Amino acid sequence: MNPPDWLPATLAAHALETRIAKGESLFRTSDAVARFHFVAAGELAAIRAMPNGAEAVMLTARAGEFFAEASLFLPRYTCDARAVSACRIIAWPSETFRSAIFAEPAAALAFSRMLAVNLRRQCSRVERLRMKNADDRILHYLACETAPSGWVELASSLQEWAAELGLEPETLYRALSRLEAAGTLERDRRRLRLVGSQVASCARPE
Amino acid sequence: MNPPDWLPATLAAHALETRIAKGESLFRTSDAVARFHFVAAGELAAIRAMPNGAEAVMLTARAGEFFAEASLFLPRYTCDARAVSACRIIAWPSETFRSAIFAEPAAALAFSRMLAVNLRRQCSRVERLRMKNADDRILHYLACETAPSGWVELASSLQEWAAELGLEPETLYRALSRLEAAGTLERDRRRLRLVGSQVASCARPE
DNA sequence: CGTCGCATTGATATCGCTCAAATCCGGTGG
DNA sequence: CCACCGGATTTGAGCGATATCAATGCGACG
Repeated sequence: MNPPDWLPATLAAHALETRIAKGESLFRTSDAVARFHFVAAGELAAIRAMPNGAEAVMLTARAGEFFAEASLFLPRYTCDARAVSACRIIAWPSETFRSAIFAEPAAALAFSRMLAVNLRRQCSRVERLRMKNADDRILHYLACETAPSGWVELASSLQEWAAELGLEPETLYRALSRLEAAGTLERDRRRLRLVGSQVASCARPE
Repeated sequence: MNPPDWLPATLAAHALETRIAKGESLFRTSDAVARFHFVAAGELAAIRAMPNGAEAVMLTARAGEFFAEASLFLPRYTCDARAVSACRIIAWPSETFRSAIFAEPAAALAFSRMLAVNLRRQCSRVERLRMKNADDRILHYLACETAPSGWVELASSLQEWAAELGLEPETLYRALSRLEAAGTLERDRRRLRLVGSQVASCARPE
């Protein structure tokens, strides 16, 4: 997975490639921010140590995503970066990347657009995960992801979808059969469709 | 709550103020995007209608936030904007706002920084809401929000904090007393502190 | 003083998690 | 082509955590 094509051409000369093994760290809390990172392969997590010794995952980036965009605007890291799986990382010196991006309005706009689109996605996830029951989360996901055709084609396994929804796989399987039996949705393999004229189960009466 | 001071001065002349009552709509799905909005007061939600007639909240913006940043880059709205509470909205013509922001590198940078910071916050929320039990969500929140002093000062009521955590207020009250009794945290009113050297309850063994 | 909203505690129901077992499915090698 | 294997999917049973309903205390405010 390569960096987006809207990056200023001048950046290519400054790109640095790194590979890190699963569990290894790319940087640690309080390190000065030296580079801006793109995850070309694998999955990278930002992990914060808590006063009581526990660890909390702050965010993760998967292949094709920038990692910790906010670090581009901060002097020091406030968490560790650790590989969830073996990673291939492409990095640029932070200041070089920032200057290059904001010197070229088209690139600045594309970068902002990417941030805005990611932000919208995360907002939807938050709203979805706030819902307390499995059915509502499923219906919310379908509402967000349904193509104009009316169908949703799952890119991954049901297992991974369950993780995305904050559910255990068994819970998802059961909820899907229940919704199908109730006539709320139709399913064929990994294709799903909400059936119209059903009673709203996810509505907020207020 | 006023728009950020890093907005290009030229935008002030184009600002339009609107007030809408609770439940009223600012725009609707498939409307052409004409303006970019800032919530000066109140709370505004983006709501998507689902094929089955139910509604799903996609995102919300509160006083002091821009609303639906991604709309700045899209031709049409894909959801309705509805006031959760009475709102005062400041808006600029989309194209005017976009040109002004990206014509001035400092403003483009500030805008991107804001998006990146918001994105990081939402990522943390997602990770937190993915956790299955109340204690872990509370500890995760404290890990994210603890000031250098070691204390967290809650800005709002416990009720609102419960909503932020995706819990019912009663659950939060109970979990807090439990954690306090266990010596994991100290609490005084709305000031909270994690106590060190406690057994990790939120750790991911893996 | 009365009211209202927040905080707290109790009792109960419900839903999702967990452990377990069976089945399905795609890929592999004989 | 078929037997076999590992992972995903499905279904079952039971438990535990959270939501829900209810009652009370408490503090701010008019």
